[in-house]
Amino acid sequence: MTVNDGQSPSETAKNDDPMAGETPDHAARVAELIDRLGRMTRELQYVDGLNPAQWEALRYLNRANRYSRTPGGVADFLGATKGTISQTVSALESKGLIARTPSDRDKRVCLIDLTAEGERMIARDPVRCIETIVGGMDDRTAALMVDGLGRLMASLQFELGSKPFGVCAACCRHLAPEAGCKKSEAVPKCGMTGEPLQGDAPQRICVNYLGDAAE
Amino acid sequence: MTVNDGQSPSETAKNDDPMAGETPDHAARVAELIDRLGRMTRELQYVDGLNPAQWEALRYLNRANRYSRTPGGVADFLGATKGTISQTVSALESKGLIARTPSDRDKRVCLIDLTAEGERMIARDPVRCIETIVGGMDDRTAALMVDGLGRLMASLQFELGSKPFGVCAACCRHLAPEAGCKKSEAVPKCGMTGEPLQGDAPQRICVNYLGDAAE
DNA sequence: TGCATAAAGTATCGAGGCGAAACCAATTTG
DNA sequence: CAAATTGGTTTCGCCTCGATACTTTATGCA
Repeated sequence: MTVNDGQSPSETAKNDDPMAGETPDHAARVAELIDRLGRMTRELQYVDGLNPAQWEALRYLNRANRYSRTPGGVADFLGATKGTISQTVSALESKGLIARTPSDRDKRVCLIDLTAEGERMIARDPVRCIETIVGGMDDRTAALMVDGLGRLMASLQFELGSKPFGVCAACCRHLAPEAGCKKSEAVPKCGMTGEPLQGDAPQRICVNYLGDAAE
Repeated sequence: MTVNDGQSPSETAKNDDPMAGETPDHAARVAELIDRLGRMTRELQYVDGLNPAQWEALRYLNRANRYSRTPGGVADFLGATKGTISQTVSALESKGLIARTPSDRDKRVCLIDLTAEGERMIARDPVRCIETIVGGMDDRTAALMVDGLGRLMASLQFELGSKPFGVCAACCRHLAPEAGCKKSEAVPKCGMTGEPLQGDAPQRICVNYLGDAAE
């Protein structure tokens, strides 16, 4: 069957690759899987009249502490520009999923809250299906995945340049004026990336580890 | 690099935390990480004048067997429409990264090959950085990640509906006329998702397990 | 054989996302 | 108190992508 006569250049290219043995090459596999999963996850989120960016913003707003629920917070978190986020937020508002209220502390900022409708929407979050799938796996595997993916994300954030969506940093920065923590002082990295919350002050709670502390 | 080197991420973060007792909920964590990693990976791919879709197409074309390197194959793989892919392919061609040649077997289809330029480009694939990061992890973790992510993807493909980017199926379908394998006969799932190639006929080689078999 | 239908690709159109830049208002800094 | 910063919004234009229509070639059915 001749599938392989006159073979493709990719084959030859692979041969001089030192890692190209029979080994599955987990690293490459993970990279590819991440890539494809990202695509699928993205596609998954075109539902209920929202787009991926809107879902992600909504998700963030649902989990961020009150001082982080601002357009700027979303922008930092999503790594998008303020202008773009302004549109996203407007879209969510016009759909009745969130409500903007001007802050009385700083009249420039506006605080965002999910409406009841928004809560209902987030309850149907399409990425929830990933959760249930993973929930079906044995706990050890899941834990290892959290660990590995977390480290991957931390590295990637670092790689992506000086402004690595600094979620936690941004949150703490926002929280700072009220909580009395200095802007200048170093702030623990995002708990989601696997880094521990070094300062233990609960006031410093940040979106990513908000889940496990009371605000 | 980052500070996260030797430490156990999941547990240490919530020592004095009242809510810490409740399970870390790995599933939710994984879902969130996948989501965010997808976003970052996407962002990562706006480089060298290509966009994510173009990178993914190029990546596919670099790994697909000769019968799968067609616009339709790319469309199936990426889960996009033919029209969209036609544009993507045109873009890649105009950049000199691929070459289209009409098939003499079926004059409707056109075969696609990477040019030397394309090979050079793919060598600088930005998602390669994920590979190197994961390469730095211990092998057991990496293996578990491959396993977990692979299963996740398999489930997700199933979830996404009847036409789950059926990469492998599509490949085999394309390969079929030449290889003499029936369209009707059940085809082993994609090797990338962790499912083994059950029929061992090398003719059935498909993009996703092309890497670990001799073609 | 011939006609109908399906399939591969392409071209065109329009909606929508997103970044850039200009802009406004409020706050901080010197 | 002016100057510089910062949070947010608006406008503009590029670009991606799906939908649709169309062309060409294959296939299937009488």
